[in-house]
Amino acid sequence: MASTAPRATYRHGDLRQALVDAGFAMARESGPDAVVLREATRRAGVSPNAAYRHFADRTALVQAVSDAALGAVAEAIEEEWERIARAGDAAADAHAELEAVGVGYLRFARDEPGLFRAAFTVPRDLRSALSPDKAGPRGRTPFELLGIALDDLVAAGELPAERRPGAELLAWSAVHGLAMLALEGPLHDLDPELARQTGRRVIAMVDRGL
Amino acid sequence: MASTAPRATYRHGDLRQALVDAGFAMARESGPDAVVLREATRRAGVSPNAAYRHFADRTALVQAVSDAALGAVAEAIEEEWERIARAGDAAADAHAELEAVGVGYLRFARDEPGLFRAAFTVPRDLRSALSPDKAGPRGRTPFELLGIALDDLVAAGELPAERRPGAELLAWSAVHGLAMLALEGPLHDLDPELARQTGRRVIAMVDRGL
DNA sequence: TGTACATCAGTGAACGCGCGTTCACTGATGTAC
DNA sequence: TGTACATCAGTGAACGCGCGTTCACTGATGTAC
Repeated sequence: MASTAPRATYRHGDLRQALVDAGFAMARESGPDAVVLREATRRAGVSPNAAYRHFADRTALVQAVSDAALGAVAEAIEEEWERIARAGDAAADAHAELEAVGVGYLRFARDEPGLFRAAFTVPRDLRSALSPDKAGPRGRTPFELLGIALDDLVAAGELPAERRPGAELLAWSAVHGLAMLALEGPLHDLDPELARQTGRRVIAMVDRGL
Repeated sequence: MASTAPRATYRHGDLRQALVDAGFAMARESGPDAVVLREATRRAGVSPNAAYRHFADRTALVQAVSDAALGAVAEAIEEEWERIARAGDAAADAHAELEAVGVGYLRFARDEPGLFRAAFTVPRDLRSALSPDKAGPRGRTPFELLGIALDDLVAAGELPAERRPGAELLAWSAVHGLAMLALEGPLHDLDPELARQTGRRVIAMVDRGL
């Protein structure tokens, strides 16, 4: 039925993806504001207006780049998650899960500041942040992994069930705040080792304070 | 000795301040990126290049606006601080102080998102963020007030002394993260009442988790 | 199989835009004698 | 007190810049008969 299915490619091959890739590379270097539509078409070897076959305007391209960046965040967190040395102790494992999510998040913010800002600094609603197409290779969204960690804490008796609802936002805020302060805010020249240590302490604070 | 002191004004009166005021107004509406040098000179009734008598370039103007915005944050927090109903119980008072700092910070972020971003989104080092000229009318910096609250918690036996160093960064991160997520991030369409409630919970988490 | 036709991804040229910044200058004010 | 001079805050005109976006188009490909 290839004849009835929408064609995936035409002349260029897959210009849409090429433009997103180019925008992704630009965002990676300098954040979402550095995504320049004309430059993306240049990198794709195409005339400037060709972009308008695939995106209504520049902001639509930036949105697509932001989505891709969010996928990269998911990947970083999943990576950390898979690395957990599970001890068979439900409580310890749940704490390790929460920590892995926080560590992965902060690691990504440090290693890929441009993409981090592309992911979280471009306006989007919560629903879109949670939609499954932003998941990592294992198909789980950062928000979902955080939710699983919190559920496991409750199941292990480490977190009172009545505090569970909305706990994602609390944990997310703490870690996100450190990332932003250290990225473009007043802590941007914080000593790297101190920053890493502060990251651990923020995660510990969340773990204790939830 | 007015003759030897540096003149405060010349033709315009105080063009530097007028430009900062104009930039402040622009940042208030749409954040630091909306600070346009030419527009500032227009609002001051002066030719575009006149700005270069007072600022090396646009980023210097934006820095000055950011400083002013930081002062406005300080003012909002001091306001909340003065409102504390002190019970005479050292422990309760210290907790109330910490809460006041958090509430003031989040209130400012909600009420003045443009200025909030101008204050915290423009790169600056920590030292400059703490310098006394960014203080509120009572002469205290937000960071100082936060430090006092934490000191009082230690004095009241509510916070182990060994956890005191660097605790500012932990508290700051949590509250800042919520502000950023709700401002321009994935939570920007969070229900206002839910946002307020989440603010209270974040502050409570910090209080417990430190 | 061959031919006429419709589709639509990409072209080429041009637009207005407002910006930040530089140049050589002017002319009111303050100061020295 | 009067006059010559130095200062320097603000002027007026112009720059190059690269952007996002629109217009009327072309011509390779897929499809119908």
